[in-house]
Amino acid sequence: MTPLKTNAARHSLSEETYSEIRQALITGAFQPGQRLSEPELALRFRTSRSPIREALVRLEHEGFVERTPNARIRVVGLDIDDLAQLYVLRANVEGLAARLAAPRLRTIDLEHMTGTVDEMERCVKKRNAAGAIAAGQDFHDVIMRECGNRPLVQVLDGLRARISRFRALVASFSEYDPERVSEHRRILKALYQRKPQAAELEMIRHVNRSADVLIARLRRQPPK
Amino acid sequence: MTPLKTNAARHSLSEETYSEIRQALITGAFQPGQRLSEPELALRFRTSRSPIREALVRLEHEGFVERTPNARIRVVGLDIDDLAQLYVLRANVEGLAARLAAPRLRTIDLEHMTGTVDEMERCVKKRNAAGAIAAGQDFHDVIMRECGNRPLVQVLDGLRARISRFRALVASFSEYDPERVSEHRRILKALYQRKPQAAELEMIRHVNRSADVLIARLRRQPPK
DNA sequence: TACAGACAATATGTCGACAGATATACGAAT
DNA sequence: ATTCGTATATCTGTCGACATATTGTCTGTA
Repeated sequence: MTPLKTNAARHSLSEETYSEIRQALITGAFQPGQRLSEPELALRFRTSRSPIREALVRLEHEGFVERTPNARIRVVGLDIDDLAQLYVLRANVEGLAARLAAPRLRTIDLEHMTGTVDEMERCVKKRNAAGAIAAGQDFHDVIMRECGNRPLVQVLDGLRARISRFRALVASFSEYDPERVSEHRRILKALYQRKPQAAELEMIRHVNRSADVLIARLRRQPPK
Repeated sequence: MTPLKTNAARHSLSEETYSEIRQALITGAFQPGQRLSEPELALRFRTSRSPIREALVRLEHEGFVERTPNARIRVVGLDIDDLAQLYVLRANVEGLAARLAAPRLRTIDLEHMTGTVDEMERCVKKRNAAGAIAAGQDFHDVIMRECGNRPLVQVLDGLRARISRFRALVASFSEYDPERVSEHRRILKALYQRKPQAAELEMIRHVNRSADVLIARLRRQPPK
């Protein structure tokens, strides 16, 4: 047997395999609809079934995998209607996050966000989709983190992760659209002016636009 | 050993113990801050640690229990600031639920909801707090179920459950306040008129009022 | 060739066991 | 009596084992 990792490791095997499987689900390494088996996963991640099992319980709860009528595990399929529902909820919740963050964001946060928007603009000009996406996530991360509402963070984080799975389906991405950049600027402007209502409104609009673009894109190029 | 329950049971031991522990947490049978140990729970629920473990993983994710720095399990404490955060998020999300449900509710749903409000009014007159609370939950259940957004249902259900734990702290309850009844009537009116915006607004107001009342009550009679 | 049924392979749910780590209890020394 | 150090008890994380259920395959027959 392997030298038995000590359980004092800050992150247990459970945690690690959870993160890794989650990442594989988000990036699409595990395909939608794919069957997963515990022994197989245990083999792949060099553990026994116990940590795998706990990871799967969490992932099921988060909506990444589901159990078939006969208890088998399957990667949740990517249905466009589900995506629409996720976005409806996200728009509302992230709008709230922006409203809550407006009076709380420090100057350093706002400056950092300005940087992300500038970076995004540069990436768009250079047709660097990956960079634009990363900058956009950074922008949204700041608002989420600084909204000061822990339950909200947990919910929003889960929603964004689930939506990311759909993004992974389309290779070249809509973030090319310069319109996304101006939307970020409008949100940022409202935050600078400490106008919670305006920030919320602009955020809702922005998320809804992103939803429209991604959904339209997926309808043109249906999942598989 | 016991006759080993077949795993064809529609609900596994994991599911059952999960539900039971969750209920115990909501009702306060397991006190806030209390330490829980897996062997102890296994004994109490007549299982091995495996089902207990899976139940705890889920409950941790839902914010009912937490792990101390040294991996021990503890029932999450009831902090009023946390309650306020939960309510802020709930108001927004349940407002959205009302907006989404407005065009979808069938006549039978609306009639049922009218019944719950009438029942609530009767209970208030008779000082029957438990009945009033049950009727109120029924009312909110309908809106949640019929909003047609699955991720929202999951989120809202979790938020309501977590908030219920705080309610369990105060014996005689604010649902006595006839104002709660009129708020429900206003929401219902907006739904009857198929006015999503109005339904959302009234719902948000209602949830915020409920929050104010419960929080004020808890501040007067601080948790333990 | 198509189909039905038996058999083998494999999956999940649950259990007990063990190692390492932490908390607790207890006794000794001041 | 109090405090410190050690021994004990208990907990968590992980593993392999087993019973039951399901799936897939292979063979025999129409």
